Amino acid sequence: MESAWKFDLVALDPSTRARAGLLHTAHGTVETPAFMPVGTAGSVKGIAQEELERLGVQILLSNTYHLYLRPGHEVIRQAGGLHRFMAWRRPILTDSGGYQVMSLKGLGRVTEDGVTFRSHLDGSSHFLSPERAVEIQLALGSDIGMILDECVEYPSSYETTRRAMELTGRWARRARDYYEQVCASRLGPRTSALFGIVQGGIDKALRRQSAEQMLEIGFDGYAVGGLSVGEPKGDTYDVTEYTAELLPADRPRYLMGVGTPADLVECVARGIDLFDCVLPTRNARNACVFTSEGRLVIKSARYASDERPLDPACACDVCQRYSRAYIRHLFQAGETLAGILATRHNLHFYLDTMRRIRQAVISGDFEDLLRRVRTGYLPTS
RNA sequence: GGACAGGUGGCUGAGCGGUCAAAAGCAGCAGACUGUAAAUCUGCCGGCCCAUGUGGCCUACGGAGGUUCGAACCCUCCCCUGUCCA
Repeated sequence: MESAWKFDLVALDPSTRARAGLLHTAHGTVETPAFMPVGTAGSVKGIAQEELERLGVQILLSNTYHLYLRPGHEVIRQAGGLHRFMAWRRPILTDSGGYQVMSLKGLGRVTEDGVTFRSHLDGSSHFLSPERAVEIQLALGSDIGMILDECVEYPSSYETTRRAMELTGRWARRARDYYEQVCASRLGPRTSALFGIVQGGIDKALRRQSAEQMLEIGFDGYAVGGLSVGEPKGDTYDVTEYTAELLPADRPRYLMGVGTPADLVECVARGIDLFDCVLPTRNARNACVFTSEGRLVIKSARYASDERPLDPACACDVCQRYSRAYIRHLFQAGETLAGILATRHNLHFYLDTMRRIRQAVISGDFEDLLRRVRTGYLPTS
């Protein structure tokens, strides 16, 4: 089937599994490895679209569940799709709502058919199935859709993990079949992609089984889900490496929900191409900023008279202009601007870290970068 | 000058005989946050001590006395604040 979708590898690191690539979509090309800021409800909290463009964000993540509930995917379809609705011209990946099955547990019930849940907004009842999740994501017009999966919390029993992994496999088949059917009924080339999600917790045998199922069904790209939900860091890296190795080299690999700046470097080294995480944006609003010297809880009294920028080694416009003392004051005073400035800085830090990682892979310096990160140095401008 | 009402920890403000070092909120301090029900949440928040505890000691509910086994809570006087009347 003809498609705007294409993934090209441009460089492979000789000593690790790191790779650099180009992800072509109907809304433009994404240089990988890439970090996707999280814009759950059609907005990256604390920062506007034009600002994201200026920071060099090439792809955003948004959320099926949240947009379905509000404003409703039909509203967005009628507005011409999510890109036009939110005035974002670059690629968008939408999560399916699988994560909400876990994070909003207690509001939902998982059955073979799908998820019956009550809205966290008004308590109304809804049903999300693998087919429905695809349908909604097509209505949103996302460039990359995710299959509906069941993401289990950590720790979970082997049985729970296995059952969720197997259910995810059956849902993956249904999502894929439905997606194919809808795309075939449409005129013109396919403008979107659909990714499968490997589950299985930290059990390698389950991960292998899940990966094999996904490969057999066949997707445009593959995600590793259900990590960074509380398991030990060593397991996160270990399972990421193990799972990434099972996935085809010519397809993008997306590690869902990860992670810290160090996680990005460590997981690129294990073969990951795409990341998303709420840390830079959520932590920013909670007065935690990422810097080349580590995390700072900037509202702390120790910065009350600190005239240095958040990160003296950072080139972002916040660091060119504002002091730690001022930003700490903004947090103390409850000023809206506090979170806005911290968000801008954190996203710059993440984007810049990613650019440096990619550059290092291309220039052959990635192993050196990895070594420096492991000894406490984080790349900045 | 008179009549009421009231003075509680940095602030607001509960408590009105023991279970009160004193609710709650705010402020302050420290921290957490990994496909966002999050600009949210958690802990600490008089002092000192052994720092193990349903721990010990000290200081504290405007001031001074008193009643009582026991007072932030009851009584007396004083000081101060607010409202109203002259």
